[in-house]
Amino acid sequence: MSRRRVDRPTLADVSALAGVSTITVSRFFNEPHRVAPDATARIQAAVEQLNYVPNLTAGGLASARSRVVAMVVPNISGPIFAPTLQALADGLTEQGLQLLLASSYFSGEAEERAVRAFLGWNPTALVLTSRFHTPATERLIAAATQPVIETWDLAPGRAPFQIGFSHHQVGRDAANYLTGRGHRRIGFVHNSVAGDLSAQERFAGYAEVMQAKGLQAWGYSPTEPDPMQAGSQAVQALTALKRGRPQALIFANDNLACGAILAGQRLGLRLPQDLAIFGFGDYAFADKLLPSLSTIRPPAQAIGQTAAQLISQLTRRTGAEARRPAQVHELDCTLVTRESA
Amino acid sequence: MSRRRVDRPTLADVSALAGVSTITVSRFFNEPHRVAPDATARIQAAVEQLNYVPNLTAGGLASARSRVVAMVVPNISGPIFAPTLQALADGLTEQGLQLLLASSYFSGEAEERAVRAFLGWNPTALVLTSRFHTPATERLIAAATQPVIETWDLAPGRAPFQIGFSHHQVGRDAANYLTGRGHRRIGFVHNSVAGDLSAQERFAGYAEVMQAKGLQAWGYSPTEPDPMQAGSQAVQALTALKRGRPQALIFANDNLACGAILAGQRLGLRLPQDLAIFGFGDYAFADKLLPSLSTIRPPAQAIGQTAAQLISQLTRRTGAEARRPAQVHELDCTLVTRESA
DNA sequence: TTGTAAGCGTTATCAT
DNA sequence: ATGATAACGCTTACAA
Repeated sequence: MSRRRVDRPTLADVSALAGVSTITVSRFFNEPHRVAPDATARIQAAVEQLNYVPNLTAGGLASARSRVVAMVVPNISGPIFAPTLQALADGLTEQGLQLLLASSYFSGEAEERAVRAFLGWNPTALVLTSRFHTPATERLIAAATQPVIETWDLAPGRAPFQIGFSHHQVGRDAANYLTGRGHRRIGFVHNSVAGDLSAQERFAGYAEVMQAKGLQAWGYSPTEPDPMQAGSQAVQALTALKRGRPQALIFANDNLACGAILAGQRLGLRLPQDLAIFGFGDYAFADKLLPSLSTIRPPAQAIGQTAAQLISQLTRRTGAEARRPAQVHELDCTLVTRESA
Repeated sequence: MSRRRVDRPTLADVSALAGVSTITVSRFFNEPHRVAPDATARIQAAVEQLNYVPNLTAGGLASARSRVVAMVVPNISGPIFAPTLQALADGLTEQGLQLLLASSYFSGEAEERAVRAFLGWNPTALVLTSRFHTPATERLIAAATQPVIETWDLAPGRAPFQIGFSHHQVGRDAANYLTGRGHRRIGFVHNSVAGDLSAQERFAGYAEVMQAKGLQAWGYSPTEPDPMQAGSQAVQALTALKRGRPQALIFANDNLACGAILAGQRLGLRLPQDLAIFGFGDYAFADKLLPSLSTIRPPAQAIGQTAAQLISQLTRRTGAEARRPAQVHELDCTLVTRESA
């Protein structure tokens, strides 16, 4: 006597109709090659007739692993992580995996809540977007039996898998590019949002190159909270300088750089002759500004793709093919030269 | 003797440590008010000591409903659906629900696969982003026991819940705005991507207003496949007209309008004096263009919020409070007036 | 307020 | 290649 099952057909219904046992139907879905052709045909017919959909909850419980990958991103709708998400989701779909998603808004507590909930699903893998976690989160992922993948920021020393790029190198590339164009007085405009640790790494890379070339490295920190306003503020303040007026500015991100370009238009500056402007991120508007924005594009999509591939390797580690996948995947950024620098 | 459970603690472990039965621990999580204070305290201690995370797979199987909401969007990374996703995810998080996500790329088959897989999770609700489905998908959602919510496009006749806005009204608003600014020769530039049915509804709304005012409605269909190129093409072709040169153009979306503005710059047109440009979508770059783009902003975020609220109502339909929620939620768009029109 | 017993629908194990 | 059986970890139903 059934208790509360909804009217959806079960494996038992299919097996009865097909004249086989339930386990054979289960194999039909999970190891089709192990089912005889005639049984396959009968099962297929039964599945279609009943419009059967396997109960993944039950399967997940019985097999102790679910067909989902859980990911925590700081935000879904920003220009940064969306391509990663998209690529990951698409790569997972090909493998018959689903994506479980939560956003943390850069809050360690929110991330912890999400990770805790996600672990309850026994995910195939857990993908995070940072290497900075609360102590409780660290404990959770250390105790997790499923692979944990940290993305974007690289931290080679850590236990989880790493997929990302070097922010330090981004800073170096920007500085090398601008010095290569003949600029000497090059400044760095920080994000007004404190705690953007990756931006500080970019600054360090920039500073290293400047120093190596005997040039002075310096940073300007806007006070305006809004990024566009902050970029605008930086341009106004720095072009008003009597001495040491910069020839080029590297901005912590494209939002700041965009504010700078709009301010430049308003001030009647000729960009890049009067001031070269360089960003980071290659947001969607970068090629639509006037002048269009030179910037560095992080491998957002590649990160998602690589994560999907890694998960694929990790899941089908069968027999001889169980080559241990790389622990750290460093991907390259792209320097995009446009009009502003 | 355990079979293959991983080493994660179970309800039984917690209950043993707390000196209560498993069902009491279950109630501690699901109906805390029904557990006595001293038992609560002991359970809480045990949970923390063991770092217990409830197995949602098992819970989902036992209760025949999981704590996830599944959503299918055409794409995750575009400027359109991301805010909806974000708002939905945030609203669900507050309710202790997780978001399961797939993208369909506007393909009915992909949507069908996603819906099929999702139903296997017994989701609390299923959120779709269109009202056009394959016949098989229609059958699946008709047979589904969980609420199905269709978003963005409104289709009042249909069975599922509807949350969206009227594209027809968007077309009307755009036309009314431009005629109100004194324009008479107003054209509509179509999307070069065929099958954008909602854009055709916007056109119909525009045409209706034009007709009512005794003005001529007409559409231009670019051949360039890339939206930005298509917008550019439209401006070039239409400003070259000897007679009937338009005073204003309504574009099927902001990408087209953006291409138009960039073309206008290149052609040396004074915008909006020589040509007023109006878009749809209010993409992130709309206020960064020169001139900034006047457009209509769809209630993307509100759609996600409303969906989360609706799901909340649907889940806690307990006793007297079981007010039947509205079947159709029509939300308002915002007309954003900037420089281009 | 708490507990006992019986499943939920699937898959792992072992056997044939 | 196929099947019988026993879990998987939790919640519903019912009882106390």
